[in-house]
Amino acid sequence: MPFGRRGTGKPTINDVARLSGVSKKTVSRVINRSPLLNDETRRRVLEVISDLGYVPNPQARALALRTNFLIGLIHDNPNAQMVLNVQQGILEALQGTDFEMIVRPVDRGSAAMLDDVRHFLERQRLYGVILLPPISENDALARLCDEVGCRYVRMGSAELDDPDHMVASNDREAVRGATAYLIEQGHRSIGLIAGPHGFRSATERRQGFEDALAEAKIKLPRSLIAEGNYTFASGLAAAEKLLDLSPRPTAIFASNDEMGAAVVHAARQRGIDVPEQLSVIGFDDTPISAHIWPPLTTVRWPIVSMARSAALKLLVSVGGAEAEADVSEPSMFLSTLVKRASVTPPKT
Amino acid sequence: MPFGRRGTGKPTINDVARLSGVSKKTVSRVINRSPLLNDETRRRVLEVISDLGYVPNPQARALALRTNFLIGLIHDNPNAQMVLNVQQGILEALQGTDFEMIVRPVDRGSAAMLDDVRHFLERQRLYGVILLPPISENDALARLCDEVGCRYVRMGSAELDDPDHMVASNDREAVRGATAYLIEQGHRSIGLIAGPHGFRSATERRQGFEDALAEAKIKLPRSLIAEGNYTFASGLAAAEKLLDLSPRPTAIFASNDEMGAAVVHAARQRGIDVPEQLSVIGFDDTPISAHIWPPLTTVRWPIVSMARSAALKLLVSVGGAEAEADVSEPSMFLSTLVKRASVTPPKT
DNA sequence: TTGTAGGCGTTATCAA
DNA sequence: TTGATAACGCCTACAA
Repeated sequence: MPFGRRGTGKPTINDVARLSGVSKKTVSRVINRSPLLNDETRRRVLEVISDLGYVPNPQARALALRTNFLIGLIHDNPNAQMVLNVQQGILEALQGTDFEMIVRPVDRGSAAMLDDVRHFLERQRLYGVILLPPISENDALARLCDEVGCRYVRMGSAELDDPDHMVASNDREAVRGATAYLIEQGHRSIGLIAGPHGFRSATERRQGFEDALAEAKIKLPRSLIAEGNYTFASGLAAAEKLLDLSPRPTAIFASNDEMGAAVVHAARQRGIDVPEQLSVIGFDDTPISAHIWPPLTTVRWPIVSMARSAALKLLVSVGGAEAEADVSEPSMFLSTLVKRASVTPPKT
Repeated sequence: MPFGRRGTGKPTINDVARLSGVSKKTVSRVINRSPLLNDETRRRVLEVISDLGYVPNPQARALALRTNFLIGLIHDNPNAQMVLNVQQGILEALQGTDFEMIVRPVDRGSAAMLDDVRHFLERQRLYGVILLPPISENDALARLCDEVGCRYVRMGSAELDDPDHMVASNDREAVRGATAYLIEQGHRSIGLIAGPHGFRSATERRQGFEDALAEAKIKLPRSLIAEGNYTFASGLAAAEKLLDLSPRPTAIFASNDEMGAAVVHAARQRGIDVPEQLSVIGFDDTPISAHIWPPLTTVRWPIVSMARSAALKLLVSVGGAEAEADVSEPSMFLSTLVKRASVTPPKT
């Protein structure tokens, strides 16, 4: 009779202990890979565990350890595709571990946001959380995680924190390169659709854009800068503003693909051919950039890898610990330019 | 001194019991809204709870109740936008409850899939799960949920289960309507890009398409049917096949927006104007349908509402129970045609 | 290297 | 209507 009570339940640590003739604690040590354990004992216990198909109960562990085996994803819905890519990366990292992913959208803007998150973290006792931009840029949020004793990793477009708590891309440099490419092609009048005020990514990308123009000694009239909020609709409005200019810019850099797609859309709407009469570059390399016509030149943001890395940073020190200490996860990722049909030299 | 031990911890049920001069069990009754409770006692306990800011510990509850306060989303990544919309719907339903959402992608195709899911459900002891298509169409999976005692709701394109375990849309009828619209416009040679073999949604949509043609007594040569797997790339290949036909169809119905966008893309690539020379209809009303040029006529699938409803079905009977018994969630949702610029009467 | 006793914070049983 | 006591399944101290 392998099980303690009713046949309904799955085997517990007690069953394992009894059948292998050791104490619960010893079984616990095996489960948690305690170093001080007789090899023979360990082997015997592992055998019983395998025979029984025993799996430790996560709820009980959570209660005893005061921490759940869950990784949280906290975000403020920056962009659908991005959230999904991040989830994919996290799940790849969690694959094969005991961890699961729990998703928690929050409302930046809401005054109660910090309290909500604190409440959430204190209640759920997550093992760690991953913070997505733009909310990851909020320092108070990071401090909050520290306060409640929850590991965290922030994702962002620039160095936001120390390497253990951050995974970033080099947006500024990437956009500088993309803009330089437009200049190389011969463009001199280049419009910018900036991201929303207050977003670090928006600032970084804008600075990269300005860096490139400054290097080429091209001056940038304010009229060539329009602001969007990373949505298609806002990109449309910004694009219309730029396309109404006279003379019209021969190229536009949009701070993300949604807005880049909107530029193409707006151009077509008023009979402006892309790329013959207007070159366009986006940012993110989301599916839409490859699916519209013409396919959009864009900056590939290695978001899936970043998310995977962020999750791995959280998990380091889980099983046995020191082994992976020196194989530390990178905290800086490079974005690269993806050249597609939406850019050509200007025709004038 | 409100707390039992170290100041580090949050108040527990013991603190509440002591301060309100009742037993733990009574406090527990208050928390769980037990009906047999003296009003005065309840009031006093609630007051202490509120004063202390006491919140029950979910880990302890999970252990004692043998069920977590988590709703799982199990999917096989049918489509990025869809997964995200579903998450949004679920989270809307969970808003303000004690429940959180946990996301679990699985690998249909993998022989170990069912075992994986069983393992997952048995370990995590979820309160309930929501199954997304196409994996929701797998009856063995539904039976599995029953076996391990986990509530479930399946989402799909047709009635897959009894109303308590299902939320469905009427794809067949919706596609019949969309196709009839093409016929009304004068189209007689209409191509179909079907969904992948073995998907219920693919079958339903195809049948709706055939229903409309049959009603109008238009016969459908096999050459006008191409099959894709709901991805942009597969849509491209299917579109090329149809556009190479001679005579070329004057309209194409694609079984989802990704493939519809691919039709537009392929047409542009070979200089075929949409909608002047080719009308296109998609399905889903995902963002891309509105963002490409021309905007795609499509079928709006109320996926967010469906997901919200699915989650609510799971939660029914949680707090107090009977109250909401008659306000039962709908299990059938209607899709509607969204007319945009990608359809015009044929020019010949 | 291993075991014993007790705790984690809640709910269930059953008697009062 | 309420309370004492024992689960739930695991882990930490401390002792051996």
